[in-house]
Amino acid sequence: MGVQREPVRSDARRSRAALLEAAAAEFVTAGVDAPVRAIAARAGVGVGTVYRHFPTRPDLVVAVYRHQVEGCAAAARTCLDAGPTPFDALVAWVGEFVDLLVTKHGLVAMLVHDDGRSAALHELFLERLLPAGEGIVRAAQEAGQLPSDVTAYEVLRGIGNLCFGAEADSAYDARRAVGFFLAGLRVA
Amino acid sequence: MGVQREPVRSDARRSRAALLEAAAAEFVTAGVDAPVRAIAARAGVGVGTVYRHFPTRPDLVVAVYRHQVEGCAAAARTCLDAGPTPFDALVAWVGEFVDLLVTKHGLVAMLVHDDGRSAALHELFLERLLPAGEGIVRAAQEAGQLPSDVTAYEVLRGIGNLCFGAEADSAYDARRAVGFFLAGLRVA
Amino acid sequence: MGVQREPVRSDARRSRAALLEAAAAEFVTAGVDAPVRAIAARAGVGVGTVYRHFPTRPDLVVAVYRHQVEGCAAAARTCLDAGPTPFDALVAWVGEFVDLLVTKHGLVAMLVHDDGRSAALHELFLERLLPAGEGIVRAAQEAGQLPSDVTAYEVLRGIGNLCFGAEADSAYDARRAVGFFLAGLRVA
Amino acid sequence: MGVQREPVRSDARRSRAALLEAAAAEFVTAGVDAPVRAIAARAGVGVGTVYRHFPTRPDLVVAVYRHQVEGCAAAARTCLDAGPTPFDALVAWVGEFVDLLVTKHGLVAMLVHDDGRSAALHELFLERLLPAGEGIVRAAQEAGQLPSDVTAYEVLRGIGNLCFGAEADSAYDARRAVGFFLAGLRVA
DNA sequence: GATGAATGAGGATTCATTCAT
DNA sequence: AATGAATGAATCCTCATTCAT
Repeated sequence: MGVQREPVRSDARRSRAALLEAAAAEFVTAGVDAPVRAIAARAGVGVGTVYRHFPTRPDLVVAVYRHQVEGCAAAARTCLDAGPTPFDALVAWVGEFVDLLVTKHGLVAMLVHDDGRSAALHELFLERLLPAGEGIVRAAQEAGQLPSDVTAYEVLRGIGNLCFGAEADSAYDARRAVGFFLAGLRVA
Repeated sequence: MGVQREPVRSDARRSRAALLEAAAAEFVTAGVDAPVRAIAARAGVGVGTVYRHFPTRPDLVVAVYRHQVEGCAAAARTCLDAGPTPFDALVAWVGEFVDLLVTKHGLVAMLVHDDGRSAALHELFLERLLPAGEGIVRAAQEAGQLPSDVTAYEVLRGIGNLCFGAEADSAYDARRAVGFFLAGLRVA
Repeated sequence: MGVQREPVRSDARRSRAALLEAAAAEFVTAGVDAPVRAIAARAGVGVGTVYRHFPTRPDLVVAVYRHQVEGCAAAARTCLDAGPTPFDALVAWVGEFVDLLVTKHGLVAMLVHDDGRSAALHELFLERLLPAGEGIVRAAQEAGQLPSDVTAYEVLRGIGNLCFGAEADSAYDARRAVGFFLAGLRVA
Repeated sequence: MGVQREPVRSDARRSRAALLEAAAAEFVTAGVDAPVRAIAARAGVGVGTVYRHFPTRPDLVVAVYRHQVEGCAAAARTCLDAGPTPFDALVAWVGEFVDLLVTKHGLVAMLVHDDGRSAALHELFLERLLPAGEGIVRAAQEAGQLPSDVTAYEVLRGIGNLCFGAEADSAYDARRAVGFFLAGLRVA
């Protein structure tokens, strides 16, 4: 429950950092279901250490991505302040959101909650990114730039979906697709 | 390679039909990665029979969905003839395409070719649906209703992506999202 | 549920026989909790084969010992017919029972039902040996050679307990101990 | 080897006491094979502390039960003095012995020396309880109440065996069984 | 002395795939 | 052609024990 605490002992801190880095790398290669052994080996620790730090796989996945997710959520404020209009802010922030999703392979799984494994990730999404998106979406709606019945959830979900498998396919440009999607959402 | 032939012996024909039905049912329940054993059991045959008819999993997946895919591809012609404008035809045909994707759990894997397993499915997509989509997209471009630099591939891919995990999430309406996407694509 | 069926295919029959023998041998050496791997290796089969034939460990344990247990249960009739008095029959049959327990290392677990693992063994005991014992005990009670309030269960349980770890300890003679126990039970 | 000394530093004394209490509690719940971690956690100390105080598990088990064992051994003298006859003393003392075994889950392992883990416990038995039993048995033999060839070891071992798993099984009364055993030992 | 992080051996179990029957 | 037994790699997870802090 709540944010993972930074360990106090130096060896534990080192292990944890190595694990996060190794897991992030493995996730890119093999997805969030990468074998625990592979992660441990890459981090140069034993499997037991993985389990000590992250008792369940979702714990690890969440920890790996929390930083980036927090950063993205924080950017929403900046975008709102900077953009000439709320819709511009939305476009700018969605750019960050898309960057997050296409570079961090596996993060998109966060959005679809179909299997039980991604539940924790989904929760992270709901708790952090959704509120950020809601702020911008609401502003755009109040400015009359988005339909009033559109929810932040469906906007972010749609964008997230458009990012699936974007890296692997050079014939598909997720950012361009998201551009169309946003254009279709815009009022007037 | 190429279309699976219908077996000549009656018992083989029966096995094949039972397998297709069983696989379709299992795919709905457990996804396209459903254990071979489960499929064989549901079909009332041995696992060896599964491998005889469908040497690889994609062979089975393709066989299961080929019929519907063919039907969807054929609908393109009808839509083009019926729709007042090519864009209307596109909208109508995309409706069929979306129906196919959201009801046949696992068919979306057809679009992403990331892991080796979906190669055959992806091929099916490239061979059947893409040409169908290209016809409509080209027509819409010639009518000035779609940007000239848009490819049928990216359109179908985007739409396909928007359908991921749609069934499982009542807060997300894939058809609505696809509507925004198409609206964003429309010229004028 | 019920008796394990003999497989029809020759390779399966061979595997099953090899497994039963190997398991029996391993049980002697390492107890009924012997690693599945060790049993498989000794039988010259893969671990998967163990699981195919005996999905759970108790299934294997029961199968290993069922034969001997059946034999012992059957001996009750013979003893009753042979013995001059019911108590003599009891003594004779208990001799067989003790032989079974001290030679088949791990079979004593049959009596205690503390952990879930021995449930199946305990059931085997209740279904086969207990009825056999009850026949003799009842006869002895009717002949006035045993207290009327004694149950076959407590008699067999006591005897079984006395057999714990008998092999390993040369300073302790289970048969002698059982002799004292029976002597203490005898009336007059 | 030999008796564990009481530590001098106050914190060490506190740790040791907490560990003994925690271990006793865990042993009741989970048996003498309770995870070291669980014991340490209950005592509110680190696992390292467990190993410092009790290098091996038997060391801990012995320490936990030494008190009760000493008490039981001491009772032999009292019983001998009190009982009308040596056999009465034996019966009385065995009552204490049985109480010890059935209430202290896992202490029965003291009697069987099959695996290496219980070596220390077995030694405790040989050093403390066996001499106590020998005193009474010898007295009973001299009074002609026990066969002269019976050893205290086999008497205590038999009784100990009869106590296995007594708590868990309401259909089996260890004390009653021990009563039969003693009755069978009695001469005349 | 105390701590608890790290280790890694050990054991269980599943399932895709091959191949004897 | 059909069967399903056999295989064993792959993966998970636990826990006793050591050792750096």
